[in-house]
Amino acid sequence: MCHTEPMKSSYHHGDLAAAILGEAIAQLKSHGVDGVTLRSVCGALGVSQSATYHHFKNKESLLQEMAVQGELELTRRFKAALLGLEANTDEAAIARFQALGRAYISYAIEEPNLFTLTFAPGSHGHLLQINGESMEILHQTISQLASRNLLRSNNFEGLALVAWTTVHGFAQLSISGMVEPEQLENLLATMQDVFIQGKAKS
Amino acid sequence: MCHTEPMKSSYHHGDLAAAILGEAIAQLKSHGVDGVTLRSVCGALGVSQSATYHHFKNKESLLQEMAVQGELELTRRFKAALLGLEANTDEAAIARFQALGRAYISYAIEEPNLFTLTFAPGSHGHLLQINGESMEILHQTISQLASRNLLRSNNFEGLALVAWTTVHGFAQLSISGMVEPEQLENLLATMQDVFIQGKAKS
DNA sequence: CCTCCAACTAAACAATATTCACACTCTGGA
DNA sequence: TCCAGAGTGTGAATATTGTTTAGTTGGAGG
Repeated sequence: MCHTEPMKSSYHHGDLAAAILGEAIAQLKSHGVDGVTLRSVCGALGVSQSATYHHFKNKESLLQEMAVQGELELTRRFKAALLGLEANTDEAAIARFQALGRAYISYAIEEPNLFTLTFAPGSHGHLLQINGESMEILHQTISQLASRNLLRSNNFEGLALVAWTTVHGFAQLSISGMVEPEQLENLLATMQDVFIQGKAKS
Repeated sequence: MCHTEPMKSSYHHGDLAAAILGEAIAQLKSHGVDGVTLRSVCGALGVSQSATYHHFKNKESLLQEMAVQGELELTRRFKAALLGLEANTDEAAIARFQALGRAYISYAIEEPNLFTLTFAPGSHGHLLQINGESMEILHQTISQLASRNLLRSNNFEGLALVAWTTVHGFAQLSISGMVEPEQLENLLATMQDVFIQGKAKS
C-alpha cells in the first residue's frame, strides 16, 4: 500500500518516505526507540507530522520498516566480514565462522538500539521471519566447516541453530549489561572448543 | 524510599504497593508491556492513578520492580526444575543440566511478556545485574558435570557463559518468532553433542 | 486550460504520564 | 486525651504523544 517501490520521487519533498525512514533510524540510533517521535522526525525534516500517514499506515508500520533496515544492515556486515577471507584451509574456514560471530556481536554493541528493534519480540514483533540472506551466509559458512570434517556434531541444522542462538544471546545480554562485552573472546574461544574438532588449533 | 519492606500494611487499602505491582504484572502477562497503563492498573484496583506516585517514583520504577519479580520467577522455576533430580550418576547430572535449559525456555515461552521485560535492554534497562541466585544454580549444575569429567572444555567460565547465552538466545528468538519452539529438542540434543563428552549417551 | 488526485498542512482529539493542591487517617508524643 | 504531623489517597490540570479530519497546494493528464 505504501512505499514498496522507491516512489516516483520528486513532488513537494522529493522522496519523503525514504527521508522519514532515514531520519527515524538516525534518531533511533542516537536517542533510543523512545526518543523517536513523529513530531521530532518530521520536525527535523521540516514537514508536518501528519505527512507521515501518507507514507506509512502508522508509527508501528514505520518501526517495522526500520526493523527491516536493521536486518539489511546485518546482512551487509556479514558480507563485509567475509570479504577477502578465503576458505581454502581449515584455519581459514574457522576464521570465517568466527568473523561472522564477531560481526553479529559488533553490530549489537555498536548499534544497540537498531539491533534491539530488529529483534524485538512481542507487541512490536517487527520481523516475522529473519531474512533468508543472513541465514544463508551462516549456513554456508558452517557447511564449509562440515565439508572439512571440522564439526563435532553431524547434526548440521542443530549446529547452525546453536551457533546462532549462542551469538544472539550474547549480543542481547551484552546490550542488557548482564554480560561484559570483554567476555567476547572467551565466548568465541569456548565455542571453538566445543564446536570444532581438534585437528586445527590456533 | 519506597516499598523496600513488605510495608506496614493496613491503611486505606492495605498494601497498595504490592497490589499495584501484582496487578501490573498480571496485565503485563495478558496484554503486553504496552497494555499496562497506570490508569488500567489503578482502575482495576479502584484507586486513583496518582496514588501510584506515593509508592513508586514513576512508571519506569514500577517496571523495574516488575522485572525484579520476573527474575525471581526464573529462580523459582530453576529450583522447581531441579527438585527431586539427583546428581549421583552421569545421566542424572546431564538431566539436571537439561532441566535448567528447559525451565529457562519454558519460562520464556509461557510468559513471553514478563520474560522480555526482565531481560529488556536499552532504554528500559531494568536489571543492571542478573541476580546471583540463578547464576549460582547454573554454575553449580555445570560444576557437577565438570567434576564427573563430562565436559569437552576445561574452560569452566566459558562453558557456563556459552550455555547461558545459547539458551537465552533461543528463548528470545522463540518469542520473536524467528525460530520454532519445536526446535527445542534439537537444540538440547545438539548442546549435549557439543558440550558433553561421549561416555554417557542416552 | 481545466480537472482530478496525490501530497501536504493546520487544527483538533484522545490517551497517557506526571504534577499539584488538597483531604483524609492513622500514629506518636505532650 | 488530644493534637500535630507524616503517610496515604483524590481530583484537576498540564505536557507529550499518536491519530484523525477537513482543507490546501501543486503537478499530471485529458
